[in-house]
Amino acid sequence: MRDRSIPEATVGRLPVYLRALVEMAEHGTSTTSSEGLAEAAGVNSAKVRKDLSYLGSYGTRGVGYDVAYLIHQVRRELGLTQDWPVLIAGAGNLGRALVNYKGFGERGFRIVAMVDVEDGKVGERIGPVEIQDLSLLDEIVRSTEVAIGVICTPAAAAQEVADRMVAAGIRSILNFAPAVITVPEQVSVRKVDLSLELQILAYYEQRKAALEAVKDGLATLDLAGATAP
Amino acid sequence: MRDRSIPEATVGRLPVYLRALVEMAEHGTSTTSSEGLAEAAGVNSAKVRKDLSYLGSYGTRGVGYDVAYLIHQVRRELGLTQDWPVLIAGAGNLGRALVNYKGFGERGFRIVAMVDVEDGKVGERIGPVEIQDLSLLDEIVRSTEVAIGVICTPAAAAQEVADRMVAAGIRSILNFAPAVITVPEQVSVRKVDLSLELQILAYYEQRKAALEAVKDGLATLDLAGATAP
DNA sequence: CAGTGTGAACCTTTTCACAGCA
DNA sequence: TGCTGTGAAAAGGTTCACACTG
Repeated sequence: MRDRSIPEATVGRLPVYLRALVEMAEHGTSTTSSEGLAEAAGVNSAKVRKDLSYLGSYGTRGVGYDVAYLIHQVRRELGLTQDWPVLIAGAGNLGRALVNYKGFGERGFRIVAMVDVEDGKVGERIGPVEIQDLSLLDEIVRSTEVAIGVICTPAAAAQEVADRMVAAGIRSILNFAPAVITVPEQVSVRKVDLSLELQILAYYEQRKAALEAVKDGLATLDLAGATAP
Repeated sequence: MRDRSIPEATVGRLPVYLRALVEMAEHGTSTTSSEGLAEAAGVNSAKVRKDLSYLGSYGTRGVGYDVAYLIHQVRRELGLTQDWPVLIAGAGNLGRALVNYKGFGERGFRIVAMVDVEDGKVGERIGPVEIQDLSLLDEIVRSTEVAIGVICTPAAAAQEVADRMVAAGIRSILNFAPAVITVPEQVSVRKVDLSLELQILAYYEQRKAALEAVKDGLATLDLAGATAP
């Protein structure tokens, strides 16, 4: 435990642990075991122990973990002891939903600005933020010290918006547009693709249906019907 | 290439390839190489070739892949040659945004129903669907043959809604609620957690900031400030 | 001869299993 | 005694590199 860099897979689970821990704290639980946390987070206990061991030795053998202390450590590690100003590009349905999403504010992500290109939208106020013109992005980023940009534009506009964000100095981008965006390597990008998730579900759903057909004797074993020569 | 089951990691990338291929087809490109597809999908070419090899040998050595044919094969493999009726539970901002999201319909996901518990919402019409009472879920699933359920409720309601979905026979769930839901193992669940993604970005953003501070000589090398005894 | 398909090497992640400590 | 922390083994995923073929 002396390498400061935590495996990606672990970083991806820390927010899940954090949520589970916060919930425990709210219910008055002050101590938990790797087993208990595992259950609450939907993983197994070995994973929890290994993941937490990357942060340090914050547990007590024979007892477990102090919930409040662990919350603090996970928060610190994730960089959630500070607020992060966020800018949203694209004021469509999704962009609007995100502005109103309570979960962001609760976790220290403050949406400080929203930009769009449509004249009809610019000037409109959504909750506490006013939609501004995309051309002001650079200036907004500088004056509000935005660290994270969220892209909620149509796919066709995503790359241009990303380029502008990068030019303005943003180094972390969350991309909801169904498009691959290319950025310099020092910029982090994460993508959330709504229909991609449905497509993955469709794959497994189809597979289950096919499997049942076989069990019921309604079909032979050539599952998806592929027929290579 | 004789095992019908495709690695999870590959299944997760097939929709990305599909989108890239469809875009190519729309631009009139009829053939592509693993290199070309890799660039469009934001991965490397070895991965593309290996992934596609799980579907079969659909390329031509020295030439590449026929775009139209490959689209067909990927669609078939993902189960997108049929339509999938989808039900959304929770008519908040996100649920409403999803109903109006064009990307679903384009890919064969038809939102056939929407349910909520709030009296004020039930009866309201959002686009083509009317919000119905949650208690009707069972009946709706049977009559419309919904295969995929999407949870857009607050975290506190997620498990109950998931239970109802499972009881009604749904075997694929996409969960947007920031909560871990537990289901029988034959049910597939995928989750999309909006603030989780931001938290992951915050981690890397913080890391970059810390790294720069060190480079600029503003701090010593103890990156995140952890101080184990 | 360009570009696929694929074994083999490599790296990451998960799981096991148990020594070690409160 | 009970539960953490962690090496070691196993599984899964990625990349390399090249034989093979249209």
